[in-house]
Amino acid sequence: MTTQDTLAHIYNQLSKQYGPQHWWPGDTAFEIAVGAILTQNTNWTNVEKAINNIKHAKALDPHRLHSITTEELEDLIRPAGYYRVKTKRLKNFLSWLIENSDGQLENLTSHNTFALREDLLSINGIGPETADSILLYALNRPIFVVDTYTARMATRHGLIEPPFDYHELQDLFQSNLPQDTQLFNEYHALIVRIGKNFCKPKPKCKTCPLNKHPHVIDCDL
DNA sequence: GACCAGGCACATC
DNA sequence: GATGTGCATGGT
Repeated sequence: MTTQDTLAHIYNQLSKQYGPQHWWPGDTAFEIAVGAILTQNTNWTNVEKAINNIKHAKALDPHRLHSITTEELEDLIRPAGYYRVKTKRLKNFLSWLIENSDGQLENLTSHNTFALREDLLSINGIGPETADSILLYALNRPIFVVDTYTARMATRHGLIEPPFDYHELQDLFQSNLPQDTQLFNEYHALIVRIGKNFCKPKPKCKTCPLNKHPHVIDCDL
């Protein structure tokens, strides 16, 4: 089975079993971008609390969020954890957004995807996964988002041999799948969905060889 | 009470 | 260049 076939097979199986994931949860591009920063190494339910706090404060707006004090913002996003660093990261992003597009992500639609990616990566606190999440889910660019679950899945299916870095893994997916924004959207969402259940070794799972290399498709504990 | 969750930057060697 | 560490809350 070629890499292309394997990636297509995994996607088809996951899609059949779990259906559309309706990602990203969020009503606007701006909300998605804020969520992308807040969810760094953090459970989404905690992020939801933080976003709800921002909404209730009527501050889910680039200029409003930029203008509130550090202490106020820290207080609003506290449930998402790492609230001090994330406040700095949000402020950095907001400064960039206001500087580059008057606070409107929609104003960036004419920008080249890779230039935009480099721009996002230049912001302190925006790394590859956060930048790619914004590009894919807020700006609808055909960029594959890679995370720790993706790394586990790809390794355990023998699709890539460690050590590898973010971009090697990303290239694996982007080179072996159609460059389709909606496909990339669903695929990453499905990997995150399944990652919670299957990607960690489960002691009781008989299907996992040596309980060390559970497969996404086969292991259904 | 330990462990985990949709990373990232920075210090140190 | 590789490896280690701080950041923090809330659910299981």
